[in-house]
Amino acid sequence: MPDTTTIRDTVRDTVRGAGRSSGKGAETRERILDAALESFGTIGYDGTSLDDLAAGLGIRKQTILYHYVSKRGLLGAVVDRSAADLNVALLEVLEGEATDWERVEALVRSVFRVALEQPLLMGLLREVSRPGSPAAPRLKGAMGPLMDRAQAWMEREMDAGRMRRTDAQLVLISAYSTVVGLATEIEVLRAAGLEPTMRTVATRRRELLRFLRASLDPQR
Amino acid sequence: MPDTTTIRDTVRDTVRGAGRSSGKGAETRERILDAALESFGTIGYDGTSLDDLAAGLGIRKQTILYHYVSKRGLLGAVVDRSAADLNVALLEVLEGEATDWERVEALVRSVFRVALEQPLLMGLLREVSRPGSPAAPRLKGAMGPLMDRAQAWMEREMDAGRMRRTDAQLVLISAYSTVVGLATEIEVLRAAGLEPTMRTVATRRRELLRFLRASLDPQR
DNA sequence: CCTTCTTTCTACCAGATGGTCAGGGGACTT
DNA sequence: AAGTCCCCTGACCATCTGGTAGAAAGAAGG
Repeated sequence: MPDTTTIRDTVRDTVRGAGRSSGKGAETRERILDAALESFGTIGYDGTSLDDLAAGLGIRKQTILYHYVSKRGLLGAVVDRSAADLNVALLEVLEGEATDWERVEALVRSVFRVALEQPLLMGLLREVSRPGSPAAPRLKGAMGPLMDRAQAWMEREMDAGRMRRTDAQLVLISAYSTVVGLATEIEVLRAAGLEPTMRTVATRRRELLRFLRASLDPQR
Repeated sequence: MPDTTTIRDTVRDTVRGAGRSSGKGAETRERILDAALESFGTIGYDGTSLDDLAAGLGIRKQTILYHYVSKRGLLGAVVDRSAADLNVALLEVLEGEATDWERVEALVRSVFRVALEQPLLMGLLREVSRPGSPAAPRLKGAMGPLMDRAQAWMEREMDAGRMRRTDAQLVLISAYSTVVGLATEIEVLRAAGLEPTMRTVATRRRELLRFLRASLDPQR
């Protein structure tokens, strides 16, 4: 599985009927993806059985296997779609007009917005960013290019003196794990019987921004 | 499974031969626990098969089931031992002479020390703090009293005006998820080909302390 | 030598899981 | 009406799973 493989291409490997997006099956495929995201993100990949997944959809397991060739293929498709969602949100910012620190702040806000709107996505990230996860390489393939791009941009900013010189990759990983940690936090909150509020998320975001500012802002 | 059940008691329920700690089996039990902690903490509970676990130890699966009655019993024993490790580290501080903010700082340092020495333990926490995990109630039973104690202490400090008045439980959960997030971060670092250094961990610790200070310190 | 207890193993099982295969029905084309 | 393609399903299967039953091996003690 070469690193140069694009997202679309890998999707085509595991999704029967990619290329045509119309037809009756398209809706089914989406419904399967939704349910799979929910299941993978909560009870995990290993904990998800295709039979249960299908039953929840009023469908037979074979239908799932028809659209996504195997269970791993399904996971791959879920990861790809989720990564694509993130990519859209991030590219919007990256192609915006914000510069320097403003852009960093916009990126963080963008990611947190996605995390709030799709908490399941964070659960999936957590599940999948585990070493030995069947989708770890897949995630790397889907998110890697974006990470590389962000890192390259940061290093350019550093060269231009608009950012403090630090290890860009380290900062990125730190930010990434903070966001993923949100999933844990939200779930722990729920387990403790508290409904997560905007406040807890905002607190985390403020913390992350402070950390980034301390790491990157050239003045202090 | 009543909340008042002590850790020792629940261990006795699931471990054959508790009470005698000598004998040939004691070493085997420990080896099994070590391997199980590693496996649960990395590939997860569902992803762990007793056969593989046993094979890795040069042992038959039935030997595991002899010592720990069931797979869940094994998980319970792992969680209990890990929680006990954490408890020891924390009680040391709680019974120390540090007061007020110093005590908070000492607690954080203590937890991070454990996290560094036993990164697998963090992986287990992450795995187990997932909703629907078979060990979620077990974890709650093992860690809950400590959390309650910490919360009660914080509220006493608040009443005495030595701590700023905030939602103690929320602060605790935030701190907890930060520590657990360390596991994610360390693993992502490894996945990126970087060996986690003291520096990354120290950065996180500093962040957490700053957050706690901002939340709790009465002056500012 | 016999008994008892602990520890480990061989043999086996019922259930669940991911996956294969062949077929059926509907819609659209020719 | 016949062929074709897409979508879905029932029947089936190999494998793996956690778990049970029973026995062998060794140590300890009488």
